[in-house]
Amino acid sequence: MHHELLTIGRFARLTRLSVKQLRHYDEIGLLAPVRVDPATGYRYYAADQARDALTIALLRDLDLPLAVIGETLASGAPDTRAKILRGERDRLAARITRDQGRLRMLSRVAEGLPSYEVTLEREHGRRLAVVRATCAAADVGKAVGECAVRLTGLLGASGVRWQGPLWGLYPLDLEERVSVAVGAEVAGVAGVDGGRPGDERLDSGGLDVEELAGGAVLSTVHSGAYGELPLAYHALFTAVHERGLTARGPVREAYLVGPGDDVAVEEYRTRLVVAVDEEEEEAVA
Amino acid sequence: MHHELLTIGRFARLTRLSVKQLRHYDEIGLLAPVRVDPATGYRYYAADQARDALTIALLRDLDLPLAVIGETLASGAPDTRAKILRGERDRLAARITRDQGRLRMLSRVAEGLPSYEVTLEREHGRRLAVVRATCAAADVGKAVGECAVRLTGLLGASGVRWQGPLWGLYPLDLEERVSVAVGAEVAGVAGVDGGRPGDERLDSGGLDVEELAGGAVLSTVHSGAYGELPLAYHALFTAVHERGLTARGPVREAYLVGPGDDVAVEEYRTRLVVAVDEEEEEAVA
DNA sequence: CTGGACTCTCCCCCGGTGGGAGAGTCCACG
DNA sequence: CGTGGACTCTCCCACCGGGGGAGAGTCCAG
Repeated sequence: MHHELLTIGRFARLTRLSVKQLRHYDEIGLLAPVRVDPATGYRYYAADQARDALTIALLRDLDLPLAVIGETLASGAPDTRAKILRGERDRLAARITRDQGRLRMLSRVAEGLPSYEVTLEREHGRRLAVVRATCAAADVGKAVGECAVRLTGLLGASGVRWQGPLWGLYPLDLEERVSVAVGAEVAGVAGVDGGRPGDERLDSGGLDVEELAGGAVLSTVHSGAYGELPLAYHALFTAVHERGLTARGPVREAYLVGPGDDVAVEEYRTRLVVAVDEEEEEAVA
Repeated sequence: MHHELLTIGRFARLTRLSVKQLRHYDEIGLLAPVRVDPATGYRYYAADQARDALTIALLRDLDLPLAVIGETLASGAPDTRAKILRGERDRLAARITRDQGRLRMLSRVAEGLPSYEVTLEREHGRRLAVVRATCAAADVGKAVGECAVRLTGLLGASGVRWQGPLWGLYPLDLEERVSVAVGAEVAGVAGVDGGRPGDERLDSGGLDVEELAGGAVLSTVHSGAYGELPLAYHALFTAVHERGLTARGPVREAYLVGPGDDVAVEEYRTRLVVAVDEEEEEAVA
């Protein structure tokens, strides 16, 4: 067993890692040399450590964090290892999905902004029958879709008539957890009229009533996939501040043309509406 | 023009940026408040700065570096801005491509490694007619493809016969710039026999001759896309070090089944070969 | 005038690596 | 047995885009 030990430089060349990297891996306990001269601090590696070093290099190429690489190396069981790697694979897949969304938006921004036309209008009050949900910020799309399905199902089952497009309601301040609502405009709901709006619950269960006050709003229409909605919101809120207004939540989205209409995503049309206060120059309450 | 100024906290809420971010953007000169109280250091923002702040937030969501965002904000010309954004779009697209490759490899690693069988063999010497190219490490695939086309074209035009699969030759030490070569085994080339190998140039131009010495080699066969070749190399070099051998460049790839064979990528088969020295335990020169 | 909310600066932290300073070590050759 | 050059050591700083927190100062409504 008198295998000759390698200095850090030779080991680095063998494994295509930099000396800096090897020292770092030693420091964090990922790959310690078999021997460290106590007098000089020189690190000496054994040839069979090249296996782990090459594995580290491979997994780093796949962009795995060093901590995760350490876990996979430490866990001898292949199924534990596979579980960790599957987790990282899913994480990477999620990042790719996010990046693809970003790419679409970036392309759209690069090729001349769609130049949203934001208009100041007077919106009349609406009474909505809504379904609510709370979800993480990343899952809003999914949650809204499910709410829409539940809403139309409940409305259909209870025989309530509604008019116009479906609406989505979103809080002005996005926290970690987002409370979203999907609603449909109803003229009057049995057992609800005259009650305190916002907390009423229809007989069919799961349906609330939300009263949207009328008044001045800024509004714009977005064409295309929902992933590019931030562009429209950017235009909308830019307009809010440029006109010296103040936004009042919740923000409303009217799904003029959407998934229920059986058209291509590019044909979707969504109207964004935000109520605004015309604050005069005087102090605000 | 007596628009009221906003404290950093109010401005942060308006723009959905954190106070920390706003201070950072001030520090790096990306978004300076219109007024900083010289006595207290308090930052005061104007309402119309929300436009830039929202743009910053939007572009940060798209993962643009702050420096790039600063450039786009500073450059008033729309075409300059579009050029910058197109550059970032391309950068993002390239990252997605890289990540997709990583995802494929990671999936493959997670679902049980293909467990490459690495064998120690004796390879006989070969004389190759080669075409060379130098390229960046990221463009190796493209360069090799072009070399292969040029090689077969030149060989066909000069009537030289070759046998067996095409070979790729790669340096053992990957630098920034990689010098690659693609070759085909020729029994004897007119005007070349007996000459000093390695520097001879065939009449047809662009063709060199490379003499591969025979001897002990480690070799394994990779099935699938070239993007997953690193897995095979990992197995190959792991075996080199585990058996106490030393690799001698250049590394050779034999394209047993490849793009020329008109089959699906999954059917590609590539044999990786690296010459090894059996170094005894004695000192090395 | 006071208390609570707000803001200031300054420092440390994350991940993974590169660069460099200054000092110490190793080894082959003379 | 020197010596010189290559190698290695430890420390510190930098990147990027922030987050967390300490300790001190400020603002404003009641």
